[in-house]
Amino acid sequence: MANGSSRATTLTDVARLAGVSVATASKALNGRAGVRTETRERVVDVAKRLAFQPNALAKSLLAGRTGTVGLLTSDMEGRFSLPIMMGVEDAFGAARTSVFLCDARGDSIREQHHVDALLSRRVDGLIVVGSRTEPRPSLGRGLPVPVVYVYSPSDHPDDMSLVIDNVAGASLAIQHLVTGGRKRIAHIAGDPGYQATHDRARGAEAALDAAGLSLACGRIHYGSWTEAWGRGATRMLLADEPAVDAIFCGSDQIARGCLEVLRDQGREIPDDVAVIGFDNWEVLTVNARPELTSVDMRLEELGRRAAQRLYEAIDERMTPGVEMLHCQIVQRGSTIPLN
Amino acid sequence: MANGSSRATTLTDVARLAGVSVATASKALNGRAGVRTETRERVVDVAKRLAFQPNALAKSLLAGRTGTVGLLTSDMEGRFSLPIMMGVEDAFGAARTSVFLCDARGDSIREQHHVDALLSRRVDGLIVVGSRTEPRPSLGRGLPVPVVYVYSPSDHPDDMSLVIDNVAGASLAIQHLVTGGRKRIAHIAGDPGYQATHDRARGAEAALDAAGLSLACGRIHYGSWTEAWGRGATRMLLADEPAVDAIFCGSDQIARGCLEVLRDQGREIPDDVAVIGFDNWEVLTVNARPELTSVDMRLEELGRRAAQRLYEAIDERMTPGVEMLHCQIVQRGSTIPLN
DNA sequence: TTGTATGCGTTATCAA
DNA sequence: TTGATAACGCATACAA
Repeated sequence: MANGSSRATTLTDVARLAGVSVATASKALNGRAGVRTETRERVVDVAKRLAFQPNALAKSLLAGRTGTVGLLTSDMEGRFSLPIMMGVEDAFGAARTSVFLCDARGDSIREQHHVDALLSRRVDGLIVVGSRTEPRPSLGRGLPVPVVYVYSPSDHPDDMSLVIDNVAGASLAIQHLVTGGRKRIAHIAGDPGYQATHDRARGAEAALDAAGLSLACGRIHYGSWTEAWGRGATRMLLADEPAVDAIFCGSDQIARGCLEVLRDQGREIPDDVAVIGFDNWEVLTVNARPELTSVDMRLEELGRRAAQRLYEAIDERMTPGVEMLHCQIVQRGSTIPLN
Repeated sequence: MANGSSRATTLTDVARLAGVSVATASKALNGRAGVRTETRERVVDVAKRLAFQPNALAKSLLAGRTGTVGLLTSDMEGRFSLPIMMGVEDAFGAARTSVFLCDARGDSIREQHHVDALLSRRVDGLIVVGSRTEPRPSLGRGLPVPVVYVYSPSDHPDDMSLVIDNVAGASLAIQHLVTGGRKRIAHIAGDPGYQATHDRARGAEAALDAAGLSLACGRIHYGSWTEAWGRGATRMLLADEPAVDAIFCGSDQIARGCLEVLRDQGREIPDDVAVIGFDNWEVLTVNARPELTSVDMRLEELGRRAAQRLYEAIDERMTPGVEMLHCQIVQRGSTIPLN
């Protein structure tokens, strides 16, 4: 019985060996009433001995449900889709629902292929994960299964979308710094070609405003999502406004670059300058010196929520519109309060 | 026709609307001979109009093949499993085969659940991705489908395993440094609890030996897979052997720490000291200052190869044993040759 | 060229 | 308590 050489056992095999009909065997194994205990035990026993696994295809064909969902992503890094997938598995219960993961690699043709393949496999629902916060083209509303858009909302208001509240997340970051006693707070933003960049900038400004503070340096610095930009911007910042005592960075990569230059220039962190990032990407935050405080987007929770929404929609309870999830601060060494 | 509200169209629907029998409709859509052109066109037309997607469940039930594979991982980061999955999708052709991704989270109970679920879904094969190079327990040879173990080999010689040649990869790294004219080469290794650590150390020593060199500092430094360890080890190294002119690090994280301390102590990279990492994890290598040369494990290729092996095995052509893939150097700014 | 009938593996209904 | 049978959606062998 080497791998692949043996046909999978069917209910018929079990029934025959147990000396009953398939109907009885089915009832016995599914715990349905109306089967003698002794018979049930015999059937169960045989099933176990043959390592019988009921054919989910046949079941699904009959039930009209497969217990599978498609997760459509375009994020090669897996930075977003994997935590989200964990959340999905979690919420559904790994045993009951399996996830098809498909990567469209940013190509809409390939995406359509995947959608077709998933639909023909009769997934119960689709989760579409984007890697940018700008709205993405809807898959349309003619699909035979519900769809939840995650991270990137759909551009159609009748779809269900689940997104991160970047504005509030950035406000949280600023509030965290303000609570720590910081007065001269600067913001190094990411790529201005991203909506997330502007949302975070907006959130930062609003929170500063609310705290009666204004931006150190008078303006926000826009650049890219790289450490190199973090380094360059920090140098500029220190030249323009040497008295800066806190920096909110638009991403953890930027923050890493920022930390490096601050250290190079002899600033103590967090005593002289506090630094906070965004994303809470552990390989970056935990390895930083000192460890980097960051805004966590709670992607797993996002995945769990998506699974919930999908589950409800499968049961015909759609909740169209965009739902926002809030972020949370994960505090580490780069922002110990002054006091 | 909102999401989820409409039943999927079946071949029967198409046949009825086209005014033919299901058999004729089937033949027409599958390009089988024996159907009048005019009829075929009518059927195809109707199918298109109804957005008909043949039910893969029914097809599979009949064919005994599902065109799906299960990818079993235990690597939450996705550092390994995602590139491997890309390779798999690639090799199979995204349209023909879909991948169930399951994360066991290092728990063997959960793993068994996933295996059961996948088998009951009648996947055509299983790919088991580990995150360490030590052999892992075999799923056994009684399974009705072929299994390929990737990155972590199975502990049973009759299984098919696909692994990285860490020994040769480390040798490559050393050769790269030697070719660049380096004479006093040190190695900062990772966590001694990992077999990969010792394999890489062995490969490094062999290559040094072959080049007639010996380890700068006389010994290998073992620690952990962190930047902090990279920093600490580099400090020790520079104290013990200030003349070191190249450092091979057991991982990119270690290398990042190493680079940082070298810069802190005023060493020019790569002029004074060349540094090479292992993993080629882009978020780390490309953002480093200077950008980090690293050993790439070609995980996508590993995935493609796994898909191939699986595909062959599904067609009853098993190739048991452990196959090794070689690594390759990706050169960046941290190792420009001296000359 | 077209249609009818059968089977894939399962569950549910109903008759025995 | 058990078993025969009809679905589920499709492809195919065979009859018309």
